[in-house]
Amino acid sequence: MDTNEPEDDPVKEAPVPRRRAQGLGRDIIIDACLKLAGGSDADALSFRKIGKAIGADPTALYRHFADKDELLLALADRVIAVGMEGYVPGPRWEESLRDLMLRTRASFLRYPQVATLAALRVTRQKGELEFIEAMLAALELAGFERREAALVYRACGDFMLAWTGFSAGLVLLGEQSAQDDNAWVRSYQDVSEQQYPLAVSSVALMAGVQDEENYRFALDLLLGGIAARLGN
Amino acid sequence: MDTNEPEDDPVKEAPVPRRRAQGLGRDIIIDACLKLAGGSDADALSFRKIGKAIGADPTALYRHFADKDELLLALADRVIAVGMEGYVPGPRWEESLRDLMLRTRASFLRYPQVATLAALRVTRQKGELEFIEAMLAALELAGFERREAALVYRACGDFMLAWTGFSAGLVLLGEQSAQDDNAWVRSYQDVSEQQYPLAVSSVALMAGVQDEENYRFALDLLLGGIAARLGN
DNA sequence: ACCTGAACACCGTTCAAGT
DNA sequence: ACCTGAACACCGTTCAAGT
Repeated sequence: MDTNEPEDDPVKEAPVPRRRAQGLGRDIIIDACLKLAGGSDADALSFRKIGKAIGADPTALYRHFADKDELLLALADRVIAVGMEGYVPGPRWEESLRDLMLRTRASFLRYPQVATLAALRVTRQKGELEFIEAMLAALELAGFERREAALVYRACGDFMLAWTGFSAGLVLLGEQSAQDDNAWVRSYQDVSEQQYPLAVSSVALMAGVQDEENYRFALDLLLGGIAARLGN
Repeated sequence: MDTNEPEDDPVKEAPVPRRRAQGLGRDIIIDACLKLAGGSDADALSFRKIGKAIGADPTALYRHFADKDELLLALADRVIAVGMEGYVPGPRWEESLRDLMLRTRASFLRYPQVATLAALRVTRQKGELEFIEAMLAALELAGFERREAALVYRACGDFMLAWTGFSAGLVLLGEQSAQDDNAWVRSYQDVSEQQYPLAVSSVALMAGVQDEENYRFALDLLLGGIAARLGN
């Protein structure tokens, strides 16, 4: 618990803002980073660029975070926490699960640099705790007992995180290197139709699927599988 | 180019291996890269390290690949192709889908550096074509018509690729930065049980789930959802 | 106590030069 | 025709030095 940890000392040593006029602090840095992220610059979160953004030497960051990894975890947790704002569990567990797995993804995709770098990490902080608690509550409502709920949570959580990291990578790739759908279709014009009849005849259909609708489609399949599992 | 070979050869200008004694060529480079990948070195695939491995200057690679991206796509396609070796479609479509989504993942995870860097790319080459053709054949066998099959293919393919990239990232993170399960459990000892009762009481269960079983569990949920979709 | 700035060991990539 | 090696513009990180 690195965020707002309750201090043991009774007197509560004051923050001593003496040198805090232009001083930093974790939250100021996190705010600046999230302002930097979101653009199309794939490595907007380098220490040198962050340093420029906060008007301090890049290495000043080491005064507040042990290393880049710790900074990224803090960013990821804040992104999750922001995504949880305004969440209210509904009466139907499927809707709650779906809501949680869409809103957290959406929040990450607003900061794709954070998503690519930290989506595979467990932050073990406030935002993640709220997300987990809400997911488990929905699964309990669905009728899963504890062990089963833990399994399903892991499947859903990692499904969402993995796919979101994947999507963020696509966003940051951008137009680069002919990743676009047209290039996919075009490159299949030289492919032997005898050898790969299904692939060739379906390439336009496959390429036409956008990532966001694809995620929602897969998510609904997954939720359908969970519901089916409850059935028996 | 005068060679030692008989001249004026009218038929099929020979490959002329004159300067090919230590010469390179794409396949030699790809073989060397796959030998380099697989270890625990997260950036084993830097141009400098590849250059050392093939006994050539790092920049010699630019003679055979336009840039690193093109090299990675070639590597990824080879990894997919290797994964497809020995695949035979079975009579049951669910089993074929499952097989394809396990063997391709397994092949990628043998070369985690390739998986993290290229799992989100469409290679548009031989290995990927074989994979797509086999997947679509299984879905046709299941009874999906073309448009539906394309949708389900995209969901399954990206599910597998996204999660595999995620898993490869975990592998390369390794023991680093306390990503391990024990750290997760330990860090929850300070968490308020009143505020997050479900999360705290389930952390050991959640942390105990290994990535590979988690993937298989989610995969079965997904396949279950696909089967349910066919039902109506 | 906090920040600076040079330095270190790395990246991918370019380009004039070698043979 | 193919390869080399210095150079460029970047990384994250360390550490002695400033105030």
